[in-house]
Amino acid sequence: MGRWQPNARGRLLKAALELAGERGFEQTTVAEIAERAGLTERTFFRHFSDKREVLFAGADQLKDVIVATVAAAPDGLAPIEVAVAAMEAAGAVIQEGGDLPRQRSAIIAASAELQERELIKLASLAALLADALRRRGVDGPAASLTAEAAIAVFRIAFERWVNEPHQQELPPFIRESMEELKAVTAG
Amino acid sequence: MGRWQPNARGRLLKAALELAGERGFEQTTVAEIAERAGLTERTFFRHFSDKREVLFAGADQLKDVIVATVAAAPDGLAPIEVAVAAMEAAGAVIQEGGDLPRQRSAIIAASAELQERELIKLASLAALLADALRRRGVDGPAASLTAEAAIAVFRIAFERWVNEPHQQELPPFIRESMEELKAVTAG
DNA sequence: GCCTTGATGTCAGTTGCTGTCATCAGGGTA
DNA sequence: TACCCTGATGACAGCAACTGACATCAAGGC
Repeated sequence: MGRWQPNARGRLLKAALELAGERGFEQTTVAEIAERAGLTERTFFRHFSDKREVLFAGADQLKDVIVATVAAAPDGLAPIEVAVAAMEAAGAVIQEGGDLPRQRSAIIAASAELQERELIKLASLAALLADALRRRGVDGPAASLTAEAAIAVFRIAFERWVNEPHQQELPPFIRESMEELKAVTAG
Repeated sequence: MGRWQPNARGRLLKAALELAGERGFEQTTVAEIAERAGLTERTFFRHFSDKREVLFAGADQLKDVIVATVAAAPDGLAPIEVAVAAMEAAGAVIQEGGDLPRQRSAIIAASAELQERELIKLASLAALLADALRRRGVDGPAASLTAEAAIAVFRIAFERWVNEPHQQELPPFIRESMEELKAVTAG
């Protein structure tokens, strides 16, 4: 057995979710999170670059899914369809998290600074998606617009899904929002 | 003549722009900004709720323009057209700032924390725009999607405009990006 | 001439975050 | 067995963002 308890990151995440859920993220200090995890503040910052990052630990996984989905899309599929397929794939991964996405979402919705972090994470996903589309030969500005539109669709679909009382599938919400965007931009 | 020099806010903004332009926003302390403006750190925080806000002081003006443009749009105009008209009106206001928008944009582009703040400001504009559309009878989710799409169009148009060497008009960039979004979502 | 008001200064304190050095179990090597 | 070496952690000092509480003092009204 090691000198330290295993899974320090996971314990820090668990402690952060608990405390932020109980009294709010901004009313929770890093020292408190670390203490509940049986660690020190300094160790928290060795695992997460700043206080907010603890709630965005799994974001790298989404990047991989998006890139892989775009790369695997059949040639000739319209860029917007490729992009929305990537969002559906990301949505499928997210809903595998069980209660965690909804729990995280509630905590983020209650904190302005966490919303800022969420937005920049989504913006970086949009940039990633735009790059992936350009690699398929999509024109620069069109790739950016397609990616931003797809992320907007995802955002609104996720928000609707989170507020659904029952455990439903996320991808259909994305598909539905996409159709709605098409209808709206055709007007 | 008053006890204090006039226009404390303006002096703080000027000092912040100068220092952030010289050595970067994060390498500039609030105490330094205040000192250059002939004030103290505490007074800075009386004028701006946090360090970053000094660069987003004029945002309220955009809100008014957006709301007014939506309210003044003729009945029967398609929601997406109303939204893009609001973006064009906002763009017209922005370009009245002369060099300032480009200067601000360069500083923001060099700082991750400022980008976060910019994104949440744009998100709040999107929410505002969506509300204004709902007041015209647009369906809830459709209003959100329309607003998000319009903001995405604005973002990309602004980015393209900023990188243009010559002083050109901003609204045509918005119109052009809108047409491109329509083309892309029709695919 | 007094009093209220509002913008500012002063100062102490909390919290996020960083740099630096110490600690100590496990694993490899002589 | 004895010796390092590594990697995760702790301890501690320090900076900068922000806040609360109280003091100051010119301007303007009474």
